Amino acid sequence: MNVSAYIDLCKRLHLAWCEISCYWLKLELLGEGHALRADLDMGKSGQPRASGKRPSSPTLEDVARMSRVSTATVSRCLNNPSQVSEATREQVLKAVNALGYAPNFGARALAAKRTNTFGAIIPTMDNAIFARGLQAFQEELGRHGVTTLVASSSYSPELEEEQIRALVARGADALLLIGHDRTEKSYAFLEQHQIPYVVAWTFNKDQARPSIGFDNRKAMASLTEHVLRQGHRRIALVSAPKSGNDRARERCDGVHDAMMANGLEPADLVVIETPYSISNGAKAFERLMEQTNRPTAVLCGNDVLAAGALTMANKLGVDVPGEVSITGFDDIEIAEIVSPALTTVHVPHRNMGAGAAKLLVGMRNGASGATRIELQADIKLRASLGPV
Amino acid sequence: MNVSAYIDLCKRLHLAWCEISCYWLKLELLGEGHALRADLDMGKSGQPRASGKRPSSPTLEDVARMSRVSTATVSRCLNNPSQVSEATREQVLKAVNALGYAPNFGARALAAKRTNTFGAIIPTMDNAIFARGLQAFQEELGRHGVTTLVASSSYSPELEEEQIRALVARGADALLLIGHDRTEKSYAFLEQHQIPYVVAWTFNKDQARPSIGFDNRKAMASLTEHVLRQGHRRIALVSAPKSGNDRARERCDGVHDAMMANGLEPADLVVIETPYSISNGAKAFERLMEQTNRPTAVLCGNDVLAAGALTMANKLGVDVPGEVSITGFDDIEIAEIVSPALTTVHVPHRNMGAGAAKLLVGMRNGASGATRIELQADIKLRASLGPV
DNA sequence: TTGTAGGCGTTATCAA
DNA sequence: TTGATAACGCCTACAA
Repeated sequence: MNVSAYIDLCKRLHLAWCEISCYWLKLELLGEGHALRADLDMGKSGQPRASGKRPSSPTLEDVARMSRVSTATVSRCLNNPSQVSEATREQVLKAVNALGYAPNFGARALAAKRTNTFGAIIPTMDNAIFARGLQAFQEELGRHGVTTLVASSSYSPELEEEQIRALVARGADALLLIGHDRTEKSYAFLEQHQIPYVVAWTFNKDQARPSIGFDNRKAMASLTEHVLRQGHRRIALVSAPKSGNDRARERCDGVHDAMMANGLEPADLVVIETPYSISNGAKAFERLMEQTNRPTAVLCGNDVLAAGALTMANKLGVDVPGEVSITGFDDIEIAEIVSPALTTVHVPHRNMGAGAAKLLVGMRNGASGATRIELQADIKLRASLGPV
Repeated sequence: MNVSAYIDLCKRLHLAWCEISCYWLKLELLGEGHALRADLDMGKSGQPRASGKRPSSPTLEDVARMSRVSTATVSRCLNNPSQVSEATREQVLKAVNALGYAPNFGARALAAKRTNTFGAIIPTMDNAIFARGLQAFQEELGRHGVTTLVASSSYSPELEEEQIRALVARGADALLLIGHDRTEKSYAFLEQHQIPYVVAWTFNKDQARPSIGFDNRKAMASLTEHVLRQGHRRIALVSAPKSGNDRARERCDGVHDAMMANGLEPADLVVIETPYSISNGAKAFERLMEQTNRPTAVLCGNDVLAAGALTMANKLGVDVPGEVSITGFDDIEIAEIVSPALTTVHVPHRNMGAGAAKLLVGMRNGASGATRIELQADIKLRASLGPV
């Protein structure tokens, strides 16, 4: 007889299913045969569950009753096994297994005020920009027995604010956030609830918050230097929308920096803002090619846009890098498989993710939150960039 | 004076911070000036919080006290606003805002036995295979006020079993699962806890479970037909590991089907099993090219493997499709941006995701779980497949 | 329309 | 080493 059969039987008898099944399973475990005894132990929860909507999961109490110990002992078995005698522990674990018991997370969080769950809010899951970093983040947290909850904000500060509330309400002990741009309310909320957080994917010496990342502006300036060194003078930038995205702004500033340093007029830079996606990158490139004074180099805010641009170039028969050079940013896998391969900025995805995890774990354990870590991003020169 | 200053003050006074700040903010709200009054309403929870580790978040009770109503009324305000008078509601919402109150999810779940959270366990987040489908799933659920929790199992049934337990413990009301392959215990657990679930990304008429997907075997057979029709006879398959992955097995069977239908010997099919990744695809292709009797067509279990194969072909100077044809499966974005573009199977990602969401919502609301939906997957012929 | 009170499943603090 | 028992924050009959 299997568990679902128990449940059925119990329903028919109008009994709490766990009452019966516990008892019955106990008989089996003890090798006392399979007869359903009449003298069921009808304790205080022996009555049919009040709401009785669906047979609810077994609880600590069920396990306790089945193993003839108190709920406290069962709880200890699961959380501090060392405090329980060998024999009892064995009993209890047997019951746990037999019942398929899984602790109720909500109740646990309520009582323990700690969930061992951290949250991560990334702007998008659509493309792979954050995938590798997030993966590293999760892995590192896993090593510390911490679960990761992920949400995405679609690059909207308002939506992110909601997500923050949602994750905190769900008991997130700490949060990973991307970039510094968010609503005042978001920061106030975090402060008020005393939730440790770290800002990743960017390092900005002017921001005092705990953070780990690289200097987007410097990196983009450095890439632009390479481009200018190839003789390009008419350059364009396809950027993500800059509102609510400090990384995008900084990258744009980086281009300006390099232009000024080389005696070019930043105002001459053609900038197209469009959300990160392959098709948007393609469209933007197409528009640029329709101009009378075509740029000879198109810098893209990330690899996804660049891949789109490259595809469009192929479609239009524009030779890359012969006629136009194209660069990306991020160095995700796609950068190497398009042809020609993308010149791009290699971002330390995994280090940022893992580093952020370590920072947060430290903060949760009481470390001061003043840490700011700058990582390096370096240029990957590949075939998509050539001389003018 | 801001919130954190309140907190500081309260700490110094050894008071529950919320007590003070509630009162103070209330004064502000009422326009009664900023003086801290001495006659603070020190009700039953007026004493400093026992543990006092960190100033905990405001609770329903705090809001209730601040707006001078009962907790029940506040709760109703948030959940069934219609049952509360306009005036009271306004009062309460003001307090909620002032306090930055966010309901404690655990407590809510505990009391309401319903979380409005569904879980999704996908094999991997590493590549984009499931991204679009998942996105649609989330969007559809969002429309029903349901939050999505995502976990990934790394294609391991054992890990998936853990994830299932974790999500259920976290209060997932229903689950989205990929494929039919999982441990007996997983199914038993779902049954025991009466968690509605739907199996997606595959449709198999022999499986009675609620499911939505397409026939992987038929789709792959159809693709193979196209390949054979181009005159290919020496073909190879680069597949994901088949253990624990029914989709991979079915795709392989599909190739066999088409071969038999065309008088070829399935045993002659060279199969390389390797986890989905670009680099693995590249390695597999390299191995195939080292054979004495090179295949003229390399079918790949998905687009990621195919993209890797294609990259390696370019690197090796193997002309595609001149010397070797390559095909993928899934039709994710990458398929169109590689060159030559991939011939592949277009999978109804978004329909599967949205459909699964609708099914689950229905099941949670009491619909019978017997539904099985078959969607169509169709072949996208692109440049990577040519005549032999 | 509002308030009172019991209970949800755990953990943690005391005693025993 | 164990067992009572009081929180934990919220929802929801049931009463008023």
